[in-house]
Amino acid sequence: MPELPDVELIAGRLRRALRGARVVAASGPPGRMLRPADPAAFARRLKGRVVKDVTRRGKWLRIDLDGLRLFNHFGLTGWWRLRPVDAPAEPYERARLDAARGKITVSARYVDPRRFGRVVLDTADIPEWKELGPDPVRDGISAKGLADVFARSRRAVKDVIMDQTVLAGIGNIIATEALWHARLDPRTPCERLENADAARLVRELEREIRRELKMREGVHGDVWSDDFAVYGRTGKPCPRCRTTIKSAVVGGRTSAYCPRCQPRR
DNA sequence: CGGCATGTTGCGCA
DNA sequence: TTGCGCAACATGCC
Repeated sequence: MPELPDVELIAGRLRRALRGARVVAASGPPGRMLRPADPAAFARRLKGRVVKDVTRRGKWLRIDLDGLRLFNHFGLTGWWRLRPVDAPAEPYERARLDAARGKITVSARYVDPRRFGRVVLDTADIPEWKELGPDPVRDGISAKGLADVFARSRRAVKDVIMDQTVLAGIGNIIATEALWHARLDPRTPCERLENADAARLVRELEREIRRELKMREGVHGDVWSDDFAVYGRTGKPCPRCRTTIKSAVVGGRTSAYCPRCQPRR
Protein backbone atom coordinates (compact mmCIF):
# COMPACT_ATOMS: atom_id res chain seq x y z
CA MET A 1 0.00 0.00 0.00
CA PRO A 2 2.91 2.30 -0.33
CA GLU A 3 2.52 5.97 -0.96
CA LEU A 4 3.65 8.75 1.32
CA PRO A 5 0.83 8.32 3.89
CA ASP A 6 1.50 4.59 4.19
CA VAL A 7 5.20 5.06 4.81
CA GLU A 8 4.39 7.84 7.28
CA LEU A 9 2.09 5.54 9.22
CA ILE A 10 4.69 2.76 9.35
CA ALA A 11 7.50 5.15 10.25
CA GLY A 12 5.49 6.27 13.28
CA ARG A 13 4.72 2.74 14.39
CA LEU A 14 8.31 1.62 14.00
CA ARG A 15 9.61 4.72 15.79
CA ARG A 16 7.40 4.11 18.81
CA ALA A 17 8.29 0.42 18.89
CA LEU A 18 12.00 0.56 18.15
CA ARG A 19 13.48 3.86 19.31
CA GLY A 20 15.95 3.17 22.08
CA ALA A 21 15.81 -0.57 21.54
CA ARG A 22 18.77 -2.76 20.77
CA VAL A 23 18.76 -5.16 17.84
CA VAL A 24 19.26 -8.67 19.20
CA ALA A 25 18.77 -10.50 15.92
CA ALA A 26 18.13 -9.60 12.30
CA SER A 27 17.63 -11.24 8.98
CA GLY A 28 17.63 -9.64 5.57
CA PRO A 29 15.76 -10.24 2.36
CA PRO A 30 17.13 -12.48 -0.34
CA GLY A 31 18.54 -11.64 -3.71
CA ARG A 32 18.10 -8.33 -5.40
CA MET A 33 16.02 -6.79 -2.62
CA LEU A 34 19.12 -6.33 -0.46
CA ARG A 35 22.15 -4.09 -0.86
CA PRO A 36 24.86 -5.15 -0.27
CA ALA A 37 23.38 -8.48 -1.36
CA ASP A 38 24.71 -10.46 1.58
CA PRO A 39 22.10 -11.60 4.12
CA ALA A 40 24.73 -12.95 6.52
CA ALA A 41 26.55 -9.62 6.60
CA PHE A 42 23.20 -7.87 7.07
CA ALA A 43 22.50 -9.79 10.26
CA ARG A 44 26.04 -9.38 11.53
CA ARG A 45 26.15 -5.62 10.94
CA LEU A 46 22.83 -4.94 12.66
CA LYS A 47 23.16 -7.11 15.71
CA GLY A 48 23.91 -5.18 18.90
CA ARG A 49 23.09 -1.73 17.49
CA VAL A 50 20.64 0.66 19.13
CA VAL A 51 17.85 2.27 17.10
CA LYS A 52 18.11 6.03 17.41
CA ASP A 53 15.21 7.12 15.25
CA VAL A 54 12.97 6.17 12.35
CA THR A 55 12.35 8.78 9.66
CA ARG A 56 10.68 9.04 6.30
CA ARG A 57 11.35 11.01 3.17
CA GLY A 58 9.04 10.54 0.22
CA LYS A 59 8.34 6.83 -0.01
CA TRP A 60 11.63 5.92 1.66
CA LEU A 61 11.96 4.84 5.25
CA ARG A 62 15.20 5.22 7.18
CA ILE A 63 15.99 3.45 10.43
CA ASP A 64 18.88 5.21 12.12
CA LEU A 65 21.06 3.08 14.34
CA ASP A 66 24.29 3.93 16.08
CA GLY A 67 26.78 3.97 13.22
CA LEU A 68 24.51 2.48 10.58
CA ARG A 69 21.44 3.39 8.52
CA LEU A 70 18.87 0.99 7.16
CA PHE A 71 16.95 2.31 4.14
CA ASN A 72 13.78 0.67 2.97
CA HIS A 73 11.50 1.27 0.00
CA PHE A 74 8.19 -0.61 0.04
CA GLY A 75 7.98 -1.10 -3.72
CA LEU A 76 4.41 -2.00 -4.62
CA THR A 77 3.47 -4.43 -1.88
CA GLY A 78 5.86 -3.81 1.00
CA TRP A 79 4.63 -3.44 4.60
CA TRP A 80 5.79 -3.83 8.21
CA ARG A 81 4.12 -5.69 11.02
CA LEU A 82 5.06 -5.63 14.69
CA ARG A 83 4.92 -9.04 16.32
CA PRO A 84 6.14 -10.82 19.42
CA VAL A 85 9.68 -12.05 18.94
CA ASP A 86 8.59 -15.68 19.13
CA ALA A 87 5.73 -15.29 16.61
CA PRO A 88 6.02 -17.47 13.50
CA ALA A 89 7.15 -15.86 10.27
CA GLU A 90 4.49 -13.81 8.50
CA PRO A 91 3.40 -14.91 5.04
CA TYR A 92 5.81 -13.29 2.58
CA GLU A 93 8.08 -12.11 5.37
CA ARG A 94 11.32 -10.91 3.75
CA ALA A 95 13.24 -9.32 6.60
CA ARG A 96 13.03 -8.84 10.34
CA LEU A 97 14.54 -6.95 13.23
CA ASP A 98 14.21 -8.43 16.68
CA ALA A 99 14.79 -5.73 19.27
CA ALA A 100 14.87 -5.39 23.05
CA ARG A 101 14.40 -2.37 25.31
CA GLY A 102 14.99 -3.66 28.78
CA LYS A 103 12.67 -6.60 29.17
CA ILE A 104 10.37 -5.45 26.40
CA THR A 105 11.00 -7.20 23.13
CA VAL A 106 9.45 -6.74 19.73
CA SER A 107 9.98 -8.14 16.28
CA ALA A 108 9.51 -5.88 13.27
CA ARG A 109 8.68 -7.94 10.20
CA TYR A 110 9.02 -6.61 6.67
CA VAL A 111 6.53 -8.37 4.40
CA ASP A 112 6.50 -7.93 0.63
CA PRO A 113 4.75 -10.53 -1.56
CA ARG A 114 5.85 -9.05 -4.84
CA ARG A 115 9.43 -8.34 -3.77
CA PHE A 116 9.73 -5.00 -5.51
CA GLY A 117 10.89 -3.43 -2.27
CA ARG A 118 14.47 -2.58 -1.34
CA VAL A 119 16.50 -2.83 1.83
CA VAL A 120 19.81 -0.99 1.85
CA LEU A 121 22.42 -0.77 4.59
CA ASP A 122 24.87 2.09 4.57
CA THR A 123 26.76 4.31 6.96
CA ALA A 124 25.69 7.44 5.07
CA ASP A 125 22.69 8.60 3.09
CA ILE A 126 22.33 6.76 -0.20
CA PRO A 127 21.82 8.46 -3.61
CA GLU A 128 18.16 7.38 -3.79
CA TRP A 129 17.53 9.29 -0.55
CA LYS A 130 19.62 12.34 -1.38
CA GLU A 131 18.12 12.79 -4.82
CA LEU A 132 14.56 13.09 -3.52
CA GLY A 133 12.83 16.41 -4.04
CA PRO A 134 11.03 18.29 -1.27
CA ASP A 135 8.71 16.15 0.81
CA PRO A 136 5.20 17.65 0.98
CA VAL A 137 4.85 16.86 4.70
CA ARG A 138 8.40 17.35 5.98
CA ASP A 139 9.30 20.33 3.82
CA GLY A 140 6.02 21.60 2.41
CA ILE A 141 5.37 22.33 -1.24
CA SER A 142 6.18 25.71 -2.67
CA ALA A 143 3.65 26.80 -5.30
CA LYS A 144 6.27 29.11 -6.74
CA GLY A 145 8.81 26.32 -6.91
CA LEU A 146 6.41 24.01 -8.66
CA ALA A 147 5.34 26.74 -11.08
CA ASP A 148 9.02 27.25 -11.96
CA VAL A 149 9.44 23.54 -12.70
CA PHE A 150 6.29 23.60 -14.81
CA ALA A 151 7.48 26.59 -16.82
CA ARG A 152 10.55 24.68 -17.94
CA SER A 153 8.93 21.40 -18.93
CA ARG A 154 6.74 20.07 -21.70
CA ARG A 155 6.08 16.80 -19.90
CA ALA A 156 2.60 15.80 -18.79
CA VAL A 157 1.72 17.34 -15.44
CA LYS A 158 0.97 13.99 -13.83
CA ASP A 159 4.32 12.60 -14.89
CA VAL A 160 6.08 15.58 -13.32
CA ILE A 161 4.33 15.59 -9.94
CA MET A 162 5.07 11.85 -9.66
CA ASP A 163 8.75 12.50 -10.41
CA GLN A 164 10.38 11.81 -7.04
CA THR A 165 13.12 14.36 -7.69
CA VAL A 166 10.45 17.06 -8.12
CA LEU A 167 8.20 16.07 -5.21
CA ALA A 168 8.96 13.16 -2.92
CA GLY A 169 6.17 10.74 -2.15
CA ILE A 170 3.47 11.45 -4.71
CA GLY A 171 2.21 8.19 -6.17
CA ASN A 172 -0.48 7.24 -8.66
CA ILE A 173 -3.39 7.52 -6.23
CA ILE A 174 -2.52 10.92 -4.77
CA ALA A 175 -1.64 12.33 -8.19
CA THR A 176 -4.83 11.03 -9.78
CA GLU A 177 -7.07 12.33 -7.00
CA ALA A 178 -5.37 15.72 -6.65
CA LEU A 179 -5.58 16.36 -10.40
CA TRP A 180 -9.31 15.65 -10.30
CA HIS A 181 -9.78 18.04 -7.38
CA ALA A 182 -7.69 20.68 -9.17
CA ARG A 183 -9.65 20.09 -12.40
CA LEU A 184 -6.55 19.42 -14.48
CA ASP A 185 -6.26 16.79 -17.20
CA PRO A 186 -3.34 14.51 -16.21
CA ARG A 187 -1.90 14.78 -19.74
CA THR A 188 -1.69 18.57 -19.75
CA PRO A 189 1.80 19.71 -20.79
CA CYS A 190 3.26 21.61 -17.84
CA GLU A 191 4.18 24.64 -19.91
CA ARG A 192 0.50 25.28 -20.55
CA LEU A 193 -0.19 25.65 -16.84
CA GLU A 194 -0.42 29.04 -15.24
CA ASN A 195 0.68 30.04 -11.77
CA ALA A 196 -2.89 29.76 -10.52
CA ASP A 197 -3.02 26.15 -11.75
CA ALA A 198 0.18 25.30 -9.90
CA ALA A 199 -1.11 26.97 -6.75
CA ARG A 200 -4.41 25.09 -6.96
CA LEU A 201 -2.64 21.80 -7.56
CA VAL A 202 -0.37 22.34 -4.56
CA ARG A 203 -3.40 22.94 -2.36
CA GLU A 204 -5.11 19.80 -3.64
CA LEU A 205 -1.99 17.66 -3.26
CA GLU A 206 -1.66 18.79 0.34
CA ARG A 207 -5.34 18.22 0.97
CA GLU A 208 -5.27 14.75 -0.54
CA ILE A 209 -2.24 13.77 1.53
CA ARG A 210 -3.93 15.05 4.69
CA ARG A 211 -7.10 13.19 3.75
CA GLU A 212 -5.24 9.93 3.22
CA LEU A 213 -3.25 10.34 6.42
CA LYS A 214 -6.50 10.80 8.28
CA MET A 215 -7.97 7.75 6.57
CA ARG A 216 -5.25 5.71 8.28
CA GLU A 217 -5.35 7.37 11.68
CA GLY A 218 -6.85 5.36 14.47
CA VAL A 219 -6.83 2.26 12.33
CA HIS A 220 -5.38 -0.55 14.39
CA GLY A 221 -5.18 -3.14 11.68
CA ASP A 222 -3.82 -2.56 8.21
CA VAL A 223 -7.20 -2.26 6.54
CA TRP A 224 -9.10 0.94 5.93
CA SER A 225 -11.75 2.12 3.55
CA ASP A 226 -10.40 3.54 0.32
CA ASP A 227 -12.90 6.02 -0.88
CA PHE A 228 -11.64 7.74 -4.02
CA ALA A 229 -13.26 10.18 -6.42
CA VAL A 230 -11.80 8.78 -9.64
CA TYR A 231 -8.92 6.42 -8.86
CA GLY A 232 -10.03 2.89 -9.71
CA ARG A 233 -13.43 4.17 -10.83
CA THR A 234 -13.06 4.17 -14.62
CA GLY A 235 -16.45 3.69 -16.26
CA LYS A 236 -18.31 4.93 -13.19
CA PRO A 237 -19.91 8.36 -12.81
CA CYS A 238 -17.85 11.36 -11.73
CA PRO A 239 -18.94 12.25 -8.18
CA ARG A 240 -19.11 15.92 -9.18
CA CYS A 241 -20.90 15.90 -12.55
CA ARG A 242 -21.94 12.27 -13.20
CA THR A 243 -19.99 12.14 -16.48
CA THR A 244 -18.47 8.71 -17.10
CA ILE A 245 -14.90 8.57 -15.83
CA LYS A 246 -12.33 7.76 -18.48
CA SER A 247 -8.73 6.64 -18.25
CA ALA A 248 -5.54 7.40 -20.13
CA VAL A 249 -2.01 6.10 -19.78
CA VAL A 250 0.45 8.77 -18.64
CA GLY A 251 4.06 7.87 -18.00
CA GLY A 252 3.13 4.21 -18.17
CA ARG A 253 0.55 4.50 -15.40
CA THR A 254 -3.22 4.33 -15.62
CA SER A 255 -4.75 7.73 -14.99
CA ALA A 256 -8.46 8.01 -14.31
CA TYR A 257 -10.02 11.40 -14.98
CA CYS A 258 -13.32 13.09 -15.69
CA PRO A 259 -13.39 14.38 -19.28
CA ARG A 260 -15.81 17.12 -18.29
CA CYS A 261 -14.29 18.36 -15.02
CA GLN A 262 -10.72 17.98 -16.29
CA PRO A 263 -10.86 19.36 -19.83
CA ARG A 264 -7.86 19.03 -22.15
CA ARG A 265 -5.81 22.08 -22.85
C1' DC B 1 -7.05 -17.74 -19.22
C1' DG B 2 -6.09 -12.69 -19.70
C1' DG B 3 -5.68 -8.40 -17.72
C1' DC B 4 -4.69 -5.44 -14.08
C1' DA B 5 -2.13 -3.61 -9.90
C1' DT B 6 -0.45 1.86 -4.60
C1' DG B 7 6.73 1.54 -7.89
C1' DT B 8 11.27 2.05 -10.03
C1' DT B 9 14.90 1.47 -13.43
C1' DG B 10 17.04 0.99 -17.63
C1' DC B 11 17.13 0.91 -22.59
C1' DG B 12 16.07 2.26 -27.26
C1' DC B 13 14.40 5.74 -30.17
C1' DA B 14 12.82 10.24 -31.97
C1' DT C 1 19.14 17.33 -24.05
C1' DT C 2 14.43 16.16 -23.61
C1' DG C 3 10.75 13.21 -23.55
C1' DC C 4 8.35 8.99 -24.43
C1' DG C 5 7.16 4.08 -24.71
C1' DC C 6 8.07 -0.32 -23.10
C1' DA C 7 10.00 -4.33 -20.88
C1' DA C 8 11.47 -6.15 -16.66
C1' DC C 9 11.15 -7.23 -11.83
C1' DA C 10 7.29 -11.29 -9.13
C1' DT C 11 2.90 -12.29 -7.46
C1' DG C 12 -2.06 -11.95 -6.19
C1' DC C 13 -6.62 -11.06 -7.50
C1' DC C 14 -10.77 -10.71 -10.34
